[in-house]
Amino acid sequence: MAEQSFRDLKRSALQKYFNKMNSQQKKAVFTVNGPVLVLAGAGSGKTTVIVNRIANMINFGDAYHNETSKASEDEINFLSDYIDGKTDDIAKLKDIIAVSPVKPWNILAITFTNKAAGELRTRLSNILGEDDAREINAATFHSACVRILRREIDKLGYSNSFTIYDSDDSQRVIKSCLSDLNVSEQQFPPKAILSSISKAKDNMLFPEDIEASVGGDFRKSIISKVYTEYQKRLKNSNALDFDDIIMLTVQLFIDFPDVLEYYQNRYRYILVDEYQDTNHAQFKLVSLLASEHNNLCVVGDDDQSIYKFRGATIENILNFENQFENTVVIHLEQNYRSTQRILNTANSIIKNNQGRKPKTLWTDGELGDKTVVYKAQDEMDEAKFIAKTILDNVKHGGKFNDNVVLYRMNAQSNIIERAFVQSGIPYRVLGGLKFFDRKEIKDVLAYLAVINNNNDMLRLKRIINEPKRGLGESTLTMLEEITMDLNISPLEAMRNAADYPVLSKKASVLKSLAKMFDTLSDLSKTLPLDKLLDELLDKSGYREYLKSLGDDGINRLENINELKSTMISYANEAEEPSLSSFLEEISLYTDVDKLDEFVDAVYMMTIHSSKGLEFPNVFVVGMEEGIFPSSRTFESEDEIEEERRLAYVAFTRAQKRLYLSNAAQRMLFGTTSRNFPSRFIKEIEPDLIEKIDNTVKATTGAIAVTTVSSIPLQKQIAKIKSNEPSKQPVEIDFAEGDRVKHNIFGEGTVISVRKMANDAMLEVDFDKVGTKKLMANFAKINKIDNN
DNA sequence: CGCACATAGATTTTT
DNA sequence: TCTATGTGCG
Repeated sequence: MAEQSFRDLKRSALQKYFNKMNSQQKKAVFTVNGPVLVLAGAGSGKTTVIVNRIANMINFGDAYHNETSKASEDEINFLSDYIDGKTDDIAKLKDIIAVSPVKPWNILAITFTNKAAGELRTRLSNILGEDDAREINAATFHSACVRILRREIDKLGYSNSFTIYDSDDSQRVIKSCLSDLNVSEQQFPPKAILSSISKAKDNMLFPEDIEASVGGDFRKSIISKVYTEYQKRLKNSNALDFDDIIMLTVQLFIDFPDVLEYYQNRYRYILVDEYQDTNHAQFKLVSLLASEHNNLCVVGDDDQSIYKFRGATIENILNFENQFENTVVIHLEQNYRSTQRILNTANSIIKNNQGRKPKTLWTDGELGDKTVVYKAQDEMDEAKFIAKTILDNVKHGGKFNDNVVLYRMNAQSNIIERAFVQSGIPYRVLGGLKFFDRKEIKDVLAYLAVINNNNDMLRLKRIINEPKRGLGESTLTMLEEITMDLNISPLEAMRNAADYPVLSKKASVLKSLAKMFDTLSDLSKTLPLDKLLDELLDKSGYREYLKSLGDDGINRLENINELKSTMISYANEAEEPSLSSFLEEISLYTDVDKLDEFVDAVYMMTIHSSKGLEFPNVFVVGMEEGIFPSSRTFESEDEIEEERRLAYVAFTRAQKRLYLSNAAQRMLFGTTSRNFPSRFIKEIEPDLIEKIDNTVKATTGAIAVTTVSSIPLQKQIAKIKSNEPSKQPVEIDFAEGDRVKHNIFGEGTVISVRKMANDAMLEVDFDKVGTKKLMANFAKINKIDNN
């Protein structure tokens, strides 16, 4: 009897502890052991579930389901008191009910982006406290694998100090392979080859596997040859591409069971977010790791799988229950984001997909407005409509950043930008040229890569003649040949350039360049990173060179300064800052998190990059057959389904209002075409829609004047910028004495503010960790309101 | 070697 | 239509 009531009390206490969650969410939180599949619809509080589940594991272990424990009268009284709200002594609660609580370091939580990993860490830290949170390995697939490979990769014949090539680096290697193998780039575009290789690696196929499957296929035989050569070169340069990071970790686990066993015991509890986006190699990785303890929880939404083209296999989530015996499946269908009408709109289209697990999002909240479907005369009219509607929304008390414009492809942003420029609407375009893709940033990073690793031929090639040093194609080829033939580092060859007749003409330049790298390599051991960067810019002449470029050069120098800020905040936050670890962090970093809640501007982005975000008002433009769905997907039902999921993702970003638009006539890539309205519009139940047809007015003569200036966008922007009194300084409103909160360091008081470039260096006395210097714009730091 | 001009190619891209 | 690349000349 006592046991029975203890179990019920224990459960009630846990229910109370997690009382902010709905019953399905709680089910996910309490199911700690064994395989768990959480099908988390859009806006269903997925991250909250993940965070609370981990908190439950660490605080209470398997308390909810465990049947064996018993309790004293005293303890039973305490539980009753806790449930009645008479006490909130959590430490005592843990003491009484916890059953084999999980050690934080036994948990591996995998996400897809660094941003998601960072958010997860912050939220874990808030709920569990920093000490426990720090011990949890919350990382991306790639960074988790890199950590493993740094320790173990020598077993696969690589050196542990390998470098990581980004897709740009990879493409350069491919191009150089193609030219050496005499394969024409026209016939075999490097991009296509690279994606074939990537696909192979996603499926754990090594060059020899591809070679074995060539048969009589000419195309395949070429790909196989290039793949073999490409992989050879990567290995010679001791480099891994993004796909290698996963593939080689899996291979390591397959080849070395003792290594696998070590990590199985290390990570007894595994959690994977966005599981619908995993590829085969990632599936393999996770199943190997989980196969001993079988505590694998995956969270995802098959309806939001939109990365098939990148190798994601939706089957991973659809088949999870078959692959892992006794899986507990939990559906999260209550939505906390959108109005019921928006959810109905989304539901009404997604139910047309065959390959999905049936589910229906619902909300407790309001019904909301109907979805507006605007039929424009052409793309300018569409853009004007959006601009006008946003201005309207703002006039009625909204903010610009309540609005987002989503499109199928980046090329569609241009015309809307123009309309915004003309209407004076502030906007930000996400995507496009990324910060770390800028030439000057890549150049500087290439310098640093060579300083860090003298063997990095690829990076050396990039900057050997940047700024111009008279070292051209021919010198480079010679240098590379000598390096390969004699198996020495390129710097070694450069130091002794005079000894090689083919290099003798350029010997002095090469020698002094080698000397410069030697000096910088030495300095790198003692100097802080930002100082090293300064030295590098001066000694290499790169700063001089940029200055000589005029305005554009100044701009680029500013970008380099931004990199410097990154270095400073890295140095502040890293436990053991070093050049190599900085480069590693950078190599796995992309700037998806440029979205800044504090800038009041309309955001524009592709639907793909909007996944995971939410906005009050969402505009989805170009809802036309041929554009969305893209004409390239017409033939295959599978691909149409992926487009439909994309539409579902787009619609479910909206909290309050959803606007869909299409144009009767549209100019794209220089040619005008007439597209039918998207099938996805037709799939929406008619009574969910409010139609506005601007093409009708046009035929009756009342033509809305919708001229959008034909001056090229960049010039228009430049003109507006030059009219501005000064380049708008980034708003830095930190002052001495302000209370601030930082993601990692917690709360503190600003003790000094020093303005720099377009940023400010803050010195903050943190309550817990003491004084730190941070860059205002780069560090994730916010002011706390005093009222 | 460096610049001016021509030309292809243009879904989507968490690392 | 735009823009990132490649080629040919000075």
